[in-house]
Amino acid sequence: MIEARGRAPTAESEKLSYTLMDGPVGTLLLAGDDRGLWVLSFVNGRGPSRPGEAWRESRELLDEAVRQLEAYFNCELRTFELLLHPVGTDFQLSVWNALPSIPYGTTLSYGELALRIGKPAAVRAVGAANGANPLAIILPCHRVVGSTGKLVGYGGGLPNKTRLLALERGDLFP
Amino acid sequence: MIEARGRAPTAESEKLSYTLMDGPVGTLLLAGDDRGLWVLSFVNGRGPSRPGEAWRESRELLDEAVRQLEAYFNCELRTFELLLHPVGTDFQLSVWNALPSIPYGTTLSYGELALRIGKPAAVRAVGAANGANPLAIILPCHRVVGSTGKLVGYGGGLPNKTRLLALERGDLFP
DNA sequence: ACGGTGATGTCCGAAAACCGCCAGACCTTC
DNA sequence: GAAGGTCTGGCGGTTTTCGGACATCACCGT
Repeated sequence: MIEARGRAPTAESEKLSYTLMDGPVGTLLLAGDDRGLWVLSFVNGRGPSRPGEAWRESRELLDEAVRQLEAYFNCELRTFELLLHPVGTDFQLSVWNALPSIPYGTTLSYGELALRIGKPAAVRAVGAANGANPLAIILPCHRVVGSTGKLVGYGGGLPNKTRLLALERGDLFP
Repeated sequence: MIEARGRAPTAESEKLSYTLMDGPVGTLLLAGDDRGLWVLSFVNGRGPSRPGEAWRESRELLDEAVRQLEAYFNCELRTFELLLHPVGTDFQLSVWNALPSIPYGTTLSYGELALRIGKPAAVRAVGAANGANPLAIILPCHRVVGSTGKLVGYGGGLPNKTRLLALERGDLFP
């Protein structure tokens, strides 16, 4: 007798630890394992707002991430030092890879970002990859804005994008 | 810096032990781990004819399978007793699951097999699932023939299907 | 006897739709 | 005029959809 078994495992069906944390931009969902942080998303946003089926609650491996996020929200930390494990296509990884090179407190347009990864014409694709960013805040997709400087979109909601940029500009947090 | 990493891991990219064995139907490729036997395919057939990237040669876990196959080819064994680990969809598993119920030396039509798994209309699908059988010989898909009794197709080549059925009928092996 | 037809699950390729864009052209409005 | 709106077409990667092809078979018409 042969028992049925799982199909091709997807990223979201991995066995990860997860935890929730409240902060000035609402509740955040963190998930990861010893390979690094896989997910950081807004519970009220577009990303995965619920833990995967095979995840189990545990802050064990996520303590350091939580600590650094709190420091970030307190304006005491500008650059994250964490083991990361985002899952995506080669193109998406190349985009996400370029995000940390945007300095704290500054912004870049989607077009400039496209240029920076060597695909000047792939502007819309860069936008889409930004939207698929699995590690909000830590991979600072909120620093990417329209070519006119207008905030165009954000998985965690535009108000949160505004808050994050205000925080980084040193404006008093509302 | 984020390194690219593999996409959704497929069954064939697991870390398995594999070995090759020669027999009266050509060279066979066996692969498995402590969960059971994953692959038994004809090297000159349609299935995976080359070991996967992450496989390593080792007969350690496959000894018993090799032994039973040799006994089968010598007409000394009619029913395999092995830990099996075929990977497939629910439908495919239900088909493969039904194969061992076809007695040694007999045949069944695709239609009857479809009936037996409770999907009388899924006749062509049963054929396709048969073609995807990852454990040739052990899951005896060679005992499934057309409704007219004609041998219709076989991953290891029709001549081998003929040989296996002749072997089971007790005919002298050519 | 022979040929067409419809049903089924899976895979695979092609095609289309979808976007967190942007420049340029063309309007307003002060 | 200049800043600031709106429309348009084209861009590239990803996702979704769709249509065949299959290890078939019974049925129905010629």
